[in-house]
Amino acid sequence: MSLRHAILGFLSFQPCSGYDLKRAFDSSVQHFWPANQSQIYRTMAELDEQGYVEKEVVARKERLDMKVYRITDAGREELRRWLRTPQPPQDNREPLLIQVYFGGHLTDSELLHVLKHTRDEACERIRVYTAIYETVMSQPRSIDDPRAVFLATLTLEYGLIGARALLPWLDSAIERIRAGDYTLKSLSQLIGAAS
Amino acid sequence: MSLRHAILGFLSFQPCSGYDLKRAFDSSVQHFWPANQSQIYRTMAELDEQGYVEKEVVARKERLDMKVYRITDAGREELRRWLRTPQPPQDNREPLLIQVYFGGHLTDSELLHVLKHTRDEACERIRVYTAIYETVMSQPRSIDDPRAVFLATLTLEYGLIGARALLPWLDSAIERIRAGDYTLKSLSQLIGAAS
DNA sequence: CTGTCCATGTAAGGCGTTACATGATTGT
DNA sequence: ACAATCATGTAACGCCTTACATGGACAG
Repeated sequence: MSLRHAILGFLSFQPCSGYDLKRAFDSSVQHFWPANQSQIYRTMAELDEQGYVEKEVVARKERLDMKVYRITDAGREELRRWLRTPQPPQDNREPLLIQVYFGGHLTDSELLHVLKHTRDEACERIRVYTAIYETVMSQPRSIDDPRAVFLATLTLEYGLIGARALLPWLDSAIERIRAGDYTLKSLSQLIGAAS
Repeated sequence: MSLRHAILGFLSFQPCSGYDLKRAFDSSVQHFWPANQSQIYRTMAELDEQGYVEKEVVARKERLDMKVYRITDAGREELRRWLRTPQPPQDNREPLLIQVYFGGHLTDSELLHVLKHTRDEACERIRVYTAIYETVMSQPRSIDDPRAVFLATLTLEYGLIGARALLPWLDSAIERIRAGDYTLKSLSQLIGAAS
């Protein structure tokens, strides 16, 4: 149930409409918690019912009404409670690993095709994250709380490191399949290759 | 829709009952594709309707009937088709990163508590994966196809490398929060720390 | 006699996705 | 004239989880 709390998080910065929130998600946490518009509107209605947010309808002449949501004291408390509670590790499903696990049914070239495709995607992600990282670092940032900026940047670092960790694994797998070398690596070799 | 194909994958090794499949999942791919029993029974019924598997009811005197599913030629074809198709990258949601991103609301010690908890879990996962890896390596394995064994082991390597990649990130985050050092790392520092 | 293993399922709910629907304003 | 931006939602479906229900055999 992190979506509720991500929404409360954004509202803790400033009151937002559903539309504003959607943009906030897309421009910041979408890499580790994508949210779509229907979901946001539904969840905000729930948060409203539960008293974690307040709705204010802003009538705008000649336009549709806009609903601005504001976090309540109860909402702030709930947010803080959740933020400091370690979350149970959630299993991330990896279709690629299913493909590798049952890859005995594929030829070398079919397998290599899948692995190379994954490698290209990892490189692309690294490129994107690197570009964002450079943009963040080149900004002045005199107004903002440096601790909050640091924490936001940590999530970017996570994405970068995660994508980079994939490469040695992919490269070693590709190499070994190409060479037809199906011997298992010793643990020390594995760790050496990973670091 | 990888569950369907994981099931077809197991059935490509040998015919199974729903119960057998559940155990197969739990003892092999559960790290990257957990499946629960209800889901398995429902999906097998679908695969049966679609002609990818065949059902054989085995009557057992004095016991409940057992339904053994066998993959069909159409099922094998569908499995191979899917296995060689690169899957769209699916976004893995990370509650921890939501907690870090909005961690400005927490005190240092609250944040550190969450991060240390995550670190403990990562260490535990490394221990578990390492133990499995050692077991696999110490087994004789004369009968099995070495290529298939190699591929299955690759998925273990993935888990190990992934969990290990977390540690430097966590350690550096913990260190910096402790030191109150909110300066952003340069890209070269980041990459140096990750490798 | 209690629990675990074998073996089957149903029911309900939660979270997420995709598609559809409306409607004014602003930019190309 | 057409698309994009601003702004709201509904409907339906898909996948996964949790809990419930049944029932014999066998071990401690």
